[in-house]
Amino acid sequence: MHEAYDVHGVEAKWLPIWDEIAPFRSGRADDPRPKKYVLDMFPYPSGDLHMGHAEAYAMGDVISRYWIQKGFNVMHPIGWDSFGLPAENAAIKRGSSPKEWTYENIAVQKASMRRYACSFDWDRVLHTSDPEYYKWNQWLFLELYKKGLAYRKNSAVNWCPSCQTVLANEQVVAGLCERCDTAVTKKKLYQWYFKITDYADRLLDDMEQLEGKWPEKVLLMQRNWIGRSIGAEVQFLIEGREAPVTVYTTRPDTLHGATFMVVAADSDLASELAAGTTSEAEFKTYLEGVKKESDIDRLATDRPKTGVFLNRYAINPVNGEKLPIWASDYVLADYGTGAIMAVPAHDDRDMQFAKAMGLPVRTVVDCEGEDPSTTFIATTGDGKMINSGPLNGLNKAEAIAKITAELAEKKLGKPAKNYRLRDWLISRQRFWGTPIPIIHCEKCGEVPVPQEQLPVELPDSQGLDLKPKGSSPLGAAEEWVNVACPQCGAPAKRDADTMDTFVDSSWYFLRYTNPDLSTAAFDKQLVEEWLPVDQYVGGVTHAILHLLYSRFFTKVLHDIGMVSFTEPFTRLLNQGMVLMDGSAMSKSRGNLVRLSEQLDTHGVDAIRISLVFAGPPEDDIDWADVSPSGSLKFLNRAWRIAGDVTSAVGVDFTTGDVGLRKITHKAIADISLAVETFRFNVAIARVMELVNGTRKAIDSGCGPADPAVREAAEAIAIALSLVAPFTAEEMWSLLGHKPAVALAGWPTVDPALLEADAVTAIFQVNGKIKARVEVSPSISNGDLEAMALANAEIIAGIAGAEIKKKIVVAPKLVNIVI
RNA sequence: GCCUCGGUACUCCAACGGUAGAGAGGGCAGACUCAAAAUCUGCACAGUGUCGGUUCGAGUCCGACUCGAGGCACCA
Repeated sequence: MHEAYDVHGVEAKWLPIWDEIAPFRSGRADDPRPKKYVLDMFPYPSGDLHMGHAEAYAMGDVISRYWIQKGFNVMHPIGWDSFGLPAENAAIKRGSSPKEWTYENIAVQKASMRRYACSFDWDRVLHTSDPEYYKWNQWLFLELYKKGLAYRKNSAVNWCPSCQTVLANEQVVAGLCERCDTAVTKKKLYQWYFKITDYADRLLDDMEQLEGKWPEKVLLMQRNWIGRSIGAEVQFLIEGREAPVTVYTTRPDTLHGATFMVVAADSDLASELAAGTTSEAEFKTYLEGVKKESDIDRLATDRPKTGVFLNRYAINPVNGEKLPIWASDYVLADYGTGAIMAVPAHDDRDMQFAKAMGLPVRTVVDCEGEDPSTTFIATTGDGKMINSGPLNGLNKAEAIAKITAELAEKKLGKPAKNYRLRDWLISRQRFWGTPIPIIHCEKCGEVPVPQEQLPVELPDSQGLDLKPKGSSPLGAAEEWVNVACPQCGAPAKRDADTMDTFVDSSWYFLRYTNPDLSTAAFDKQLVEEWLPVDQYVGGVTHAILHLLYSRFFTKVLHDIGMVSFTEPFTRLLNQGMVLMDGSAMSKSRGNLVRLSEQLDTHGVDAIRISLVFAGPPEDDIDWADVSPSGSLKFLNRAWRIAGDVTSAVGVDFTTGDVGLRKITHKAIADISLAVETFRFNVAIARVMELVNGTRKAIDSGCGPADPAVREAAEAIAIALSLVAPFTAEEMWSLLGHKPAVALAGWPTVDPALLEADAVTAIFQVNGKIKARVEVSPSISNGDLEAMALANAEIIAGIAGAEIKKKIVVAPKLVNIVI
């Protein structure tokens, strides 16, 4: 009788041995293997690892371990994204320091990762909260500053009243703070920005390189986020104002249909136009109301349009018509020029506004019978131009071309582009982040901290009040904040804000090539050798923020000659989330599944297999549908096979049972393909088949002594090493090999063994299956057709009718059409 | 409102335009056992969300609808 497979014993046995032989070290200079860089998104250290981490790292590990087996020198590093608000909030709550909390959690997570046995290279670890790391954040900031890509401006920013800090556009989700779900408000503040909009076109156009290599969904989300719109700027003269007002429109063809103009209520232009008119008081009241609106209010659907007539008029440049100017909150101050020409007939929002204010509607595009001026439903499609003077009769594209050219000629307009993307606001009024390396001097203004003074280290949080209060806690660190101006020596103050932690993660993948380098952010030579990342693995939650910022940084670094490539991540795999009973796990929902408990109960390998086998990697997993005990049962079956093998190490496989050998080689080929196409669940199913086939061969086939059984068992061990490292190593050892199975090498497939002895051909009449026949895989079309025509079922199916067509696809099918 | 992705047994999921079922969970029955667990063997359960089209042939391609998930959301 077999003894039971001792899951935890096996774990305890192999971990120290692996520590000793360190199979995943990738940094040896003389390593002859070709390089590959497999990267998992690094975790935030908020407590222990959870099921989501377990899934992500299991997926990344399959890829990493596969390429190692295929003979690559794989760099598979891990680190911690360890600056951020949760540490600060925890510190406030516990009365301790963010640093202490953070590094404690890192230790906990690191221990869990080691237990989980990922193929991480433990020689390459980084923490973004180490001064040795964030020094280079500061260096990068100053590089961007030198290039004019980091700048300060005073403008309305997203403000989270609960976190008491500003937020990037990307951190506002449906009007709520992504961290705490508080309704975000607007606040006018002087803040630091990175000029990502300068790179909008390249961020958009370079996505062509990623086509087919990144999930289509992510590319689409990035495209939408950048939101390039092509249109024209048109100048309108304003009565009683010297300078014209420029509007941006994507539909210059409808210029003759403009019946009014709208300016953003919160724009400077609106206030200026209202000043001194009889509407001024009304406008001011309206503006007060607009300022109080939260994003939530603004986002409410079916919100009635509101606005104030400013008692001013614009002149339509194409026909000289007087257009009333309104101020409204439905026009955004920070998009385009903050002013629009309103064409209610062909824009739904303008139509809503016209209806609410009783403004005229003039149809200028004939859209097949539907007339907006009578239906009061805007039409946005194509059609023949009407009521448009010289444009009449043209279609949309022709009209746009003609009017744009005319406006340009008369210097009344020009083609223009706009982006939904805004500059990246990076200042944060919090403590636990990278200090911004700028000193403010009354005489010299903004003065960059000289490079030799970097890093600007965070002071001890001891004695500082970290509670959110709207300004950085660093401002109160007297000794830290007060310095001499590096330029004139006069008393000056450090910038007390810290950087958005997304700055940290926008370049960390470069640092792994030498995380301990003290003379530069990264070693250019090593980066050229390893980068770009061949395979990036992480959650789709970062589809916009982190990936966009990293792409931006890479392009900036390319432009300053630091890297030769323009895209950081060649391939991207997004794994899904782990749910419980249909919803995200959380303590408050009471559906939290603890990873550590699962590992205790079922063992590391069973949990990893369960997560990988549950479905396609991109799909969410409902843990309620998963059976870790079933996975353990499978591992047991696999393990027993290794114990059953009685042939010696090194036996000649080619003398083994051909039937089993074919199963084995087909399995290896299928598993390779499945892994390379990210169908890990299918890969495991194929291993299961191989285990089942081998079991049968041992029990009722060629028997345990046959060399083919050893070949199969070794293939199982190697295949399992991608996802169940402990079981695989134990099998490998039972089979008489030395560790590590991770470096055993992927078995070579013999193409001759992939040919099946016989295949089932199907005979159809009019696409209906009439018969199935075993045939040779190399049968010719002619022979197969003859067989079919001689087949009794087929003859009966045809029943003497005239044969119109014969489709023959040897060796699979014959279809007779009558 | 706009855009994207997806609906296959009781459940999770496989199927180069060519036999719908690879794999697993769950269920039932049997073997082994004093019994249970483990193990082994066997069985049942769907015709692919709906309608239409293309094709010799459609789960697969196209169109519409429907349901579900996600993204964007007054971006002119």
